[in-house]
Amino acid sequence: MVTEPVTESDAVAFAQTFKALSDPVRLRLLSMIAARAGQEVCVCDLLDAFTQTPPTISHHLKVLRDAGLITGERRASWVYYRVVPSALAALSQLLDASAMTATADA
Amino acid sequence: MVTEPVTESDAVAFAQTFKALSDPVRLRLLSMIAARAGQEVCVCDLLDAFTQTPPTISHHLKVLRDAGLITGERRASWVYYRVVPSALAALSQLLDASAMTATADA
DNA sequence: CGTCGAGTTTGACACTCGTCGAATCCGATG
DNA sequence: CATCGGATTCGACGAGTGTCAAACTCGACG
Repeated sequence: MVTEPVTESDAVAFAQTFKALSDPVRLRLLSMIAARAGQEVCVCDLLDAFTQTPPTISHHLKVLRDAGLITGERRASWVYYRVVPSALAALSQLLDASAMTATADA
Repeated sequence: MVTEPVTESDAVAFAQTFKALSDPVRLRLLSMIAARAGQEVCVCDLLDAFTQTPPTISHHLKVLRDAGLITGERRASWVYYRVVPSALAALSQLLDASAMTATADA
């Protein structure tokens, strides 16, 4: 069992990704996109679930995109989004490893 | 396989916790505390690893405490911190479930 | 009981972030 | 090519955040 204290540069990278998840709107957006497994989701479908205006939703989608958590593709008049499973898995593993290490005896 | 779109109130709660992880200093603090499995860590041990001043580190520890990610206990002149594994595990499971759901076929 | 050291709280400041309205871009369709 | 609708970008404003210096709290120790 390795007791890894996370390097400073890794911390910066992970923190940026977690920051993308630190907003309720973004968390719900990601969840809604993830919930449609193979299907793709267009922005117009997402808008209905929020009170925020289109520019705000678009801003949040951009934050998620810049964080590498989702990808967007334009087809015809609509933009479709998908999640990047590996990105979520990486975060999950970091938290799980920390939880395990902390639980283990000295 | 349940395709869960996460309720709005859950999103608020999770977002608050992720916000606590959205700073490199806090991420390293948590990691350093988690790395000392059974042992407890006093603030004086943590301070050496950072350029930030004691008030700043103390502030970050409070954020992690308020988020329920760590607990602190004062003994004699020193305060010792421990992580709360279940809190980390909950976040890990959320991300893992989303990654799995997104990977699964429609 | 006075002092010292570990840690936290307070107050202030620069900076970032979420939000919206207005303007813009980009395909499609007439 | 003019127009329309979906989506994004721009500009601005109020709220929140990270940081530090200074002041404070709490045990311990002489």
